[in-house]
Amino acid sequence: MKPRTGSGAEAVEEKNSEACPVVEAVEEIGSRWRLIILHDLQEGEKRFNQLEKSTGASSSTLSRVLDDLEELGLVRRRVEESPIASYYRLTPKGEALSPALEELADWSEEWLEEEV
Amino acid sequence: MKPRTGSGAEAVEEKNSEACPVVEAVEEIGSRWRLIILHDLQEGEKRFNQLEKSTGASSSTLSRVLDDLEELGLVRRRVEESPIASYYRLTPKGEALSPALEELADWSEEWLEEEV
DNA sequence: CGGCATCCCTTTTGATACTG
DNA sequence: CAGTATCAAAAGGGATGCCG
Repeated sequence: MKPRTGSGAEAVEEKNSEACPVVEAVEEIGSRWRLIILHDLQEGEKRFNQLEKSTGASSSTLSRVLDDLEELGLVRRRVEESPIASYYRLTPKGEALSPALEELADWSEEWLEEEV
Repeated sequence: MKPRTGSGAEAVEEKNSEACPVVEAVEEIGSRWRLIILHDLQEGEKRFNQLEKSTGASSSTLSRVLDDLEELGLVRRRVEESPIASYYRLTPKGEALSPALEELADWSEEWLEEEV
């Protein structure tokens, strides 16, 4: 979504967007760590290194993804001063993904774990 | 799923797999075209070039993704002889994703389209 | 502890061209 | 029509190191 390097690959996203809402959703949250972190935060507010441990993401990845998620309005950062610390939690928009993630979890349990 | 030569991502995958079904789901279907094609096929059986048009994927991409999806047991190919043609449709496993995709669509409509 | 920068590898996608 | 092959590029991700 965001080119880390300077050059431009702008404006080529219009074609599918109109027809299919799923496509738009996929554009926003359709990557391994985005989904995983989003899912992890459904449990509630967490700190940076809590996420590092619970998700297994590297700090650089976590940093980038959290940044993206914040920009997309899915996650919100809160900085505490007294015991200096950062907290991340879902916005309503992020929380609203819960049903979708649950469905995904259900599907996974039915088709990937127990070979029912 | 696929061999990662070189860097060590193996341990991470194991770690998350146990704890989180969502992660496993993401591993299987978590890419733009996988999701899009899966969603497109929820409508029913389609032909190669129908998919090309409706999804906007290039033929090479479509070919590869369809191939992957077939290997994963999410999609099934059927070749017709009389009017020579190939048809793709979802397997039960693929159809079972429908609720998840719908939830995703709902979310998208609520949070991405109408800026309520 | 939280997090950015850099470098580099892998995966995914695309463009293009070429077959049965 | 349905694909495959190739080549190239974008995006995702990880390792490491540095910094407040």
